[in-house]
Amino acid sequence: MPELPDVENYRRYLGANALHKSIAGVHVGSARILRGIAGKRLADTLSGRSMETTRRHGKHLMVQLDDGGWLTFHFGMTGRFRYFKQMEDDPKHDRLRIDFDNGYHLAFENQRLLGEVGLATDADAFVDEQDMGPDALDIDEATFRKRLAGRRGGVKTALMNQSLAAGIGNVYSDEMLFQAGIHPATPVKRLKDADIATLYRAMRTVLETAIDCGAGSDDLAQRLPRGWLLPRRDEGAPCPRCDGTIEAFRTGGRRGFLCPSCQPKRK
DNA sequence: AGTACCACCTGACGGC
DNA sequence: TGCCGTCAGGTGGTAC
Repeated sequence: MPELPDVENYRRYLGANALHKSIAGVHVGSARILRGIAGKRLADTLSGRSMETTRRHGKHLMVQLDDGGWLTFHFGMTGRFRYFKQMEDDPKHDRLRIDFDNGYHLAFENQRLLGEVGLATDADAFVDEQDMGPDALDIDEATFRKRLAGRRGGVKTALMNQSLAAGIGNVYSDEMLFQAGIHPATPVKRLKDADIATLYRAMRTVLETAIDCGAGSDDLAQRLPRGWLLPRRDEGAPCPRCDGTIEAFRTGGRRGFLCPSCQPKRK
């Protein structure tokens, strides 16, 4: 799940449930997700501390501790948080569990183990190290336009490039291009000024709407407005906006979807 | 600076 | 029921 809208909602979830609470201890369910740190050191660093503020950049979530340090999360292709009290509610793929003095727990779920948890001393420096561009919800249109300029590949690939703008992945790039009526393979250099304006607006609308509709929860598809591709991302599905049929395509090993009549190829 | 392809993992699904 | 190939919303390395 975790593209920008999902991670934003995870950030809010953590913020609403797990801040300002003294940490009693940490349980590492799988050391594989630890990023350059031993489980013992992570536990020592967190024990007795509390989490105070949150910050997100692209698909990365950073949580500042009361000693000023930062705990960093990346979800990979699967994952979310779960705040719970009874250990019987501990999710199956809990890879890192933070236990609070109040008897509650925060689980970092990460089924496929492609996520990462780490420590950082400075959030800005951490963002720089990841080679990320501006957050996709922070970027203004002029900057977006400037960062697209001179790129050689297709527009979907560009949108998913985290160093151009951070936070957009396979699913939401499809959605933005669908709503903008732009074919995913369109070379960036063939986009007209008006196309980029349309795409920029679609990018913002898609991200903001997905957040508002609860991206990261299982019933997102039911809550989205009509006319979204996301619930119809399936080969042969009816296009939510016309009489067309959704087609699948492949680029860079990823499968994407489009409506050939809403998103005609450019000449 | 692009692309394709593989790898990292677990698990769900369809075909047989 | 079970085995097998394929695929999944991310990213990084390699080779071209």
